[in-house]
Amino acid sequence: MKEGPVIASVAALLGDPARANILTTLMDGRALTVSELAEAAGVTLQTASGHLAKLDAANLLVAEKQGRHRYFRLSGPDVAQVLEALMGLAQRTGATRVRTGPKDAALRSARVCYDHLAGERGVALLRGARQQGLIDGEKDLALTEKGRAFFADFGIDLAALGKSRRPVCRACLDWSERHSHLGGALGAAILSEMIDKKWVRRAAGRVLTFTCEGVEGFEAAFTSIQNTSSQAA
Amino acid sequence: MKEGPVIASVAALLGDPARANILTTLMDGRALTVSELAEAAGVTLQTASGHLAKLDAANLLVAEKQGRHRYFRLSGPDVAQVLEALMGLAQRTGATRVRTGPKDAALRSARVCYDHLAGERGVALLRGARQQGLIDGEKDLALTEKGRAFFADFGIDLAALGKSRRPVCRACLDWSERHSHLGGALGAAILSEMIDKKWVRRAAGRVLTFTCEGVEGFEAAFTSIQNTSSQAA
DNA sequence: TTCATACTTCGATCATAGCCGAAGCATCGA
DNA sequence: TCGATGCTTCGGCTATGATCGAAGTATGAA
Repeated sequence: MKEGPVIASVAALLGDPARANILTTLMDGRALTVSELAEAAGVTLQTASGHLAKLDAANLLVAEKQGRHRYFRLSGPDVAQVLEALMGLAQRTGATRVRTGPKDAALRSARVCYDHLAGERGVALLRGARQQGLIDGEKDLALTEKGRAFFADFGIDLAALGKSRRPVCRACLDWSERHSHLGGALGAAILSEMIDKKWVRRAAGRVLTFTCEGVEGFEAAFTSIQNTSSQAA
Repeated sequence: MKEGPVIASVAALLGDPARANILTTLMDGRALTVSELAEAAGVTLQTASGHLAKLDAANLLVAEKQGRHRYFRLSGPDVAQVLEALMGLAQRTGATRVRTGPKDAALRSARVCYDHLAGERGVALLRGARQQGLIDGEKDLALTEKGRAFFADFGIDLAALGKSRRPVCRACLDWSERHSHLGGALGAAILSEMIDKKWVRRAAGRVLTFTCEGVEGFEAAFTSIQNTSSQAA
């Protein structure tokens, strides 16, 4: 932190792969524990702890102690905004790898974003849920009455979701698509339920593969625009 | 450049003090030689050469050879935008030095952001243009019919702007103010016209100084709320 | 109290990359 | 052709900092 321009110290913090992983993991606004972030970044607990201390000291993150856990989240939307701008720049300047292998295509189609569905399918889910009036709001999402009924039918214990500290609905910006998908406790519960229903399987890494009936069920439930009731009954 | 998120490689480039110095020096949109940038960054020629090669390889800069000189400039306005966003974040999180010198005050008042007006004046311009109904929209800005007439009167060739690939209007977040100012092709054309009109002079670095008539003209044109026509005729 | 979990701190290792001196190209002017 | 200027490349030095094992601290559970 010599006399150089102020941006260098901040940018250097974002420039380490482990820290960048941590920050992008937190981009949906949730608060995660040190261990969860260590796993997400692919480093050991003590390494992550060091990184988090630095990010905290720089006020990019805020910590919240709860029992023996320490939850970290981004200190504000401006942090996420800078990260997003950097992603855009990285894409425009071609820092993204050229060869778009089959794995990348699979990743774009459907993947896990921490614990909920992301990628094309994730974006489609939220768009469909909005069109059917299950979820309301642009940035701050909320379940409608109709949505409560629908997801209860779908097999989700809404009462349990309400009890956790975690927000039920959360808009999470998708890096491959340019729209939001559904995060939060509900997003996690939906993915979990979809796995139980054998609609989708976790493949290597973050990739998710839909089964045949999974595609059918998913499209009937979420991406059908015409009839907005009478599903999943 | 391991498998980490794409932002890390870009951010790491911005994270070195010498490179950050180079980039912020180029933020006014000019093209400078290797030696000039080496001096600005406070490193030797060969060190600067290495940094510039990296920035060039990452497409953050573009090089232009002219005789035995090599001129570098930012590869686009989006680079400047990211740098501004980083400055804002650095300031908000307290990475900025405490002492706010007189030069900083001048910078806050009016400066060049890549090729358009930024600082208090820049924010005032966009705010005024919005209030007068010259420009519409919150995030995605657009010229209104009234705006077209106004800026044509002001001396700007709107047809020429439309021809370039660059967006005509662009909201660009200001790091010193907390509001947007006007970027894009129109923003650049306005600044250029204001310099032609001798409303404003480029001082050292990115600082812009308004002349007396410049202040008058500017306030009459943009920051007057009451009468929304009959300017710049 | 005792153990387990979650996290932090310490210490040592190691790789990366910034830095500059020296030498090598390339272009310009004479 | 020759030297001067602008820039690049090479090689070696050095500092920084990322990493993890091991040990230490705090909280919760039994």
